[in-house]
Amino acid sequence: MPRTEEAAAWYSAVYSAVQEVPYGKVTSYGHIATLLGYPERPRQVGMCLKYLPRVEEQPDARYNSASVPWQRVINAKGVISHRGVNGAERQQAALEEEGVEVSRDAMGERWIDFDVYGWFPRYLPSERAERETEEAEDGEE
DNA sequence: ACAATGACCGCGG
DNA sequence: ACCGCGGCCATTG
Repeated sequence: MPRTEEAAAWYSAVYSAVQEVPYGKVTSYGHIATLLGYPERPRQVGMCLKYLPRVEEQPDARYNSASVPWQRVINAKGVISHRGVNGAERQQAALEEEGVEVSRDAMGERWIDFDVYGWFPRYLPSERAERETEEAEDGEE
């Protein structure tokens, strides 16, 4: 459990943001951090997920491995980060369960082919404005 | 109390 | 294209 109020608030913010990643879609730690207004904290996003309680241990917790789709968060390179024993392997299984295709590269890394802004339909206000402008321009041509 | 350690990332060289 | 480095901060040793 987080020690300070601030930390607790951060954990909740991260968990609730991750809950918005749609089924079958994938996003990155950095994108979650950016959405929350702290683009320099992707690492802390990973930390929150690391400490996400498992549903077996805390079935009634607001945030646990069943209510928060932790498996939909990967790193900015598009690769499932390794951790612990079989961590990446379990994440791959969870993703494949929902139809996400996971490949292996020459180094054995588990990567997912995703389009940086195609996977998660939520943007920072500034990004949203840019996209809408671009789309409007495309429409005029 | 202090130092090391991460489910990370973008920028330079 | 491939490191290395600094920023980040709760947790752990």
